[in-house]
Amino acid sequence: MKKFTENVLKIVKKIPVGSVLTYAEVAKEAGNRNAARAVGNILNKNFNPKIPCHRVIRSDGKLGGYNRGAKMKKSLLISEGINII
DNA sequence: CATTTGACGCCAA
DNA sequence: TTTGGCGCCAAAT
Repeated sequence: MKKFTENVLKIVKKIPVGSVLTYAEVAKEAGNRNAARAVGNILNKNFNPKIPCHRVIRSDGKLGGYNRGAKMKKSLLISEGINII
């Protein structure tokens, strides 16, 4: 019952369409400022169809990864009108 | 239980 | 500015 993990999933699930959050932001909101890495790990191993994990990107402006493929993630972001740096 | 892995982030050179 | 290295955390093996 890791609060952090639960929070991460909940936060990502609450991301509105057309919006994106960075792993660092999610981690910070979840309660751990330096757990950006853990956030990615959680999403990767605990993929849920209800969670738009493709809306979580890196702080560098890069997309990061995606369990369904980086291309898929990129396509999804573009489809939602998110401009990629 | 200890070690390794992994969708990251920041600092120093 | 770009690259390399280190730190950080949670889950899997």
